[in-house]
Amino acid sequence: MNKFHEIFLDLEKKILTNDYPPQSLLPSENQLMKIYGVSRETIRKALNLLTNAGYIQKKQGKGSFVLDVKRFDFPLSGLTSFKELQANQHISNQTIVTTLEKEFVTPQLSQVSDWQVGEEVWHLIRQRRIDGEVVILDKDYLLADVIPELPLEKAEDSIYAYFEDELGLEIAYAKKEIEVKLITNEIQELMDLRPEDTHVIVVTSLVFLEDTTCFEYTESYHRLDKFRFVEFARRRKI
Amino acid sequence: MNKFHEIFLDLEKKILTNDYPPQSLLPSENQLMKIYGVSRETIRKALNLLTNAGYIQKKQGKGSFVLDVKRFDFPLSGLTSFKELQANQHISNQTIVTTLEKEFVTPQLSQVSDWQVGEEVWHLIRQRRIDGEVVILDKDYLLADVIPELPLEKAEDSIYAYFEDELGLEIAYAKKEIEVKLITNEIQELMDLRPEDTHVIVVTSLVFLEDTTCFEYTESYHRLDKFRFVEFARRRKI
DNA sequence: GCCCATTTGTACGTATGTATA
DNA sequence: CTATACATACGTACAAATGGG
Repeated sequence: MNKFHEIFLDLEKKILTNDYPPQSLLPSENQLMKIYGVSRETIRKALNLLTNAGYIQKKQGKGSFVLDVKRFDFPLSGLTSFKELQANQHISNQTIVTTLEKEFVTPQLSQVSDWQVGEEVWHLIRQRRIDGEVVILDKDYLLADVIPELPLEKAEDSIYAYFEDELGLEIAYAKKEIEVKLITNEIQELMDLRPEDTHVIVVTSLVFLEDTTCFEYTESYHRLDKFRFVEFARRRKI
Repeated sequence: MNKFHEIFLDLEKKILTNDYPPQSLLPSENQLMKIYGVSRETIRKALNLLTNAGYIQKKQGKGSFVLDVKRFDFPLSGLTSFKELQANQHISNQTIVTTLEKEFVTPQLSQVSDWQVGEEVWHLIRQRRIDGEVVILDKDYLLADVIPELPLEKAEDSIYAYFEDELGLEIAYAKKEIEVKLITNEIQELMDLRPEDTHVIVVTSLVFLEDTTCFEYTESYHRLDKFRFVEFARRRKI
């Protein structure tokens, strides 16, 4: 691994274990150079990662303040998937695959995904049970050209771990959209909704590889009372 | 302004005006060095800004691909405020201030904001009319220690422009949370809700300055049918 | 399969500017 | 005013991926 990434992970660990507690200052860039035996640029790259992740706030002439990261415990932002989410939380949960089949791209799907009509895609529907209730429903379409095989046991686990670790895909970025929509019959049947539920949250995602090909289109349906989205955002200077 | 930031703005403009159309490659870093007469590090900093903003995708050995930015037309992410949002859109809209007064921090507010009970804050409530209907309601609390004066005409315009351009505040980052909540009587009275509306989206934000002081706590209420949140997210490597 | 030019990624060194205390 | 700390900028070198011959 890179030096700057290793230093990032080390500093992250020390912040999380309170070796560098909130409100304190990290060692200066000069001191960190000596501590890790690297150049200043390498230190600054590591500090940039910490800054973007919301761990520190730098101030010219003063130093790098450690931010309070405990109040920010649910990082859905930054392309984290459901399975990775669970690892951080302590929720009893279960994934049930209700559909896993190859289909052809329809005109409707082509419009939202930019895939050619007739291309082969995997169609995957998964119920996400949390504490016994289906409160999330994930509908995925995956380009078969990129994902030739999609075994059931992988679909029940994390498809992202399968794509990255076993298929060697490099997932680069995603475009996400959050909206509220009326419940359809299909959703009604597949989710454990309450009588008073008339709407669901829909998180639509297009996910792209490093070569800018879109390989995944997802609609993730969330019951209103179970949805929460937390984001750390830096002010982009205009 | 910085060189790398100016180069970023110039490249951004050229991407938006299709001088560098989607799917094409930017000039190589070496070529850009010659074009702008700067060092490679400066070019790379500008390209990093483009990468983070979702304009390009770099690939080692190949170059920097221009991404299709048109399909991504509503950048609410990254701490953009309502007023800045409007500028990009072509929506008839209006802001009505219904409350603007100094108060003291209550224990409830203290819990969510980390402000001391009894500190002075501005309490600001604004109705956001879009096409004549109040579909967004913003409840702001602003630390009076940081914002000594808050004139009505500034509150009706963009408070962020007032803070940054006139007060010289440096807004650094924010923690945001999106949830769905039941409608309260207060919300019912201040928003133009439909008979079938039982819930609203609540976007809660804590906004921080460069010195890590929290100066703003906001609850933004959105009518379900008018809410949309779009995000560009890069995969953070684990 | 291999070499080679091109392109981006990482890393180091140095110098100067600017903000803070 | 000075020492310290971060910000910007330039230069250099080598590694790694890509694509053409």
